[in-house]
Amino acid sequence: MPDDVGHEIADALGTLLKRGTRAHLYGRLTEGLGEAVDETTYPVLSGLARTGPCSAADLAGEIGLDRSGVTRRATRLEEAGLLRREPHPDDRRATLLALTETGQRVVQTTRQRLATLIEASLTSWPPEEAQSFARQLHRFVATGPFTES
Amino acid sequence: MPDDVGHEIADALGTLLKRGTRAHLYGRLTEGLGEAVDETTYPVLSGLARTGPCSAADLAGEIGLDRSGVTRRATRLEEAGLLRREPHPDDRRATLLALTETGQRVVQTTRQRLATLIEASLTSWPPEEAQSFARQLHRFVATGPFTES
DNA sequence: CAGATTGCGTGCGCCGCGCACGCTATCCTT
DNA sequence: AAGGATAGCGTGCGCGGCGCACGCAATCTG
Repeated sequence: MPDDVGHEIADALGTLLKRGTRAHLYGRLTEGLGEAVDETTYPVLSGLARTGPCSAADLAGEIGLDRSGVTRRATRLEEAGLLRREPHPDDRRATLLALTETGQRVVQTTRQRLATLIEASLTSWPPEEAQSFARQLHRFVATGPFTES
Repeated sequence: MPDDVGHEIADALGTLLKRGTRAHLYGRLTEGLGEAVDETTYPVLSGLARTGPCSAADLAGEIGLDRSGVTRRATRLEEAGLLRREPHPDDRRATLLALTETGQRVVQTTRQRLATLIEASLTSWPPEEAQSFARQLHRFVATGPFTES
């Protein structure tokens, strides 16, 4: 492998992981979706859509946040009607966090917005090149030094 | 272009931009390089290496941070001997931030560490595939919805 | 049935960050 | 040439997010 491949990818990751890009991007995705949906509550919605109904502790591990933070954000989203707390059927201590219908629609909207943004920046790419790039990026992220612990 | 390309890239970006990955990665890169070098001061060093000697305000724009934050981090790095404040030759108001020899070595170390980490996760890739992926990633990041403003 | 454990919500303290002020040096206008 | 306007810098201050730890309720265990 050429020696500058690592450095070239490093540069790209540098601008990608640059401070503010996450807030900037998530801000665009959640724009106009209500007061409760912003760049801080978005990971809760998105993660909950991935995992399905689960406890706050599990969701905390999923999105890399403390359990207390998830609880607070979940409360905000619950008041906005995007998320529902339902008692665990078998354990009356536990409460499951689950998306409401509206919550699922919001997640779907943000996901579609992100996909549209991405595809918009790939319009000039040859289709099969975009396809292979998507697969390679997916694989790279999965096997890279990013999946912590 | 297939419809799921955007969604596949979106998933990858999700895990990449996940909260904590930056701190985790930068923490690994700066491990054992002294008290002053951590995931918060790393962008200052790295950005200063990119731009060359410049003012705190310019560097702030470069790394997406407020001018005051850059000043504080610069002070920490200056006390550690990694960074030097030198008066602007033409304007006696301005102070230029510049890396010292040690600072440049530290940046070089972290950059090499990152490149090594990346290349380590690409060992099983065919060389020309890694090469094309690097170029595509670079292009994607440059033209994507990440370069704010 | 009583102590230990687990899950949850919340009060508290810490720290990063942006805003705004004061100070000094430079520019501009007359 | 001189004084007001402006730019650059450092710093005090307040806000907000986040992790820790406590208290309470429910469950497990011997």
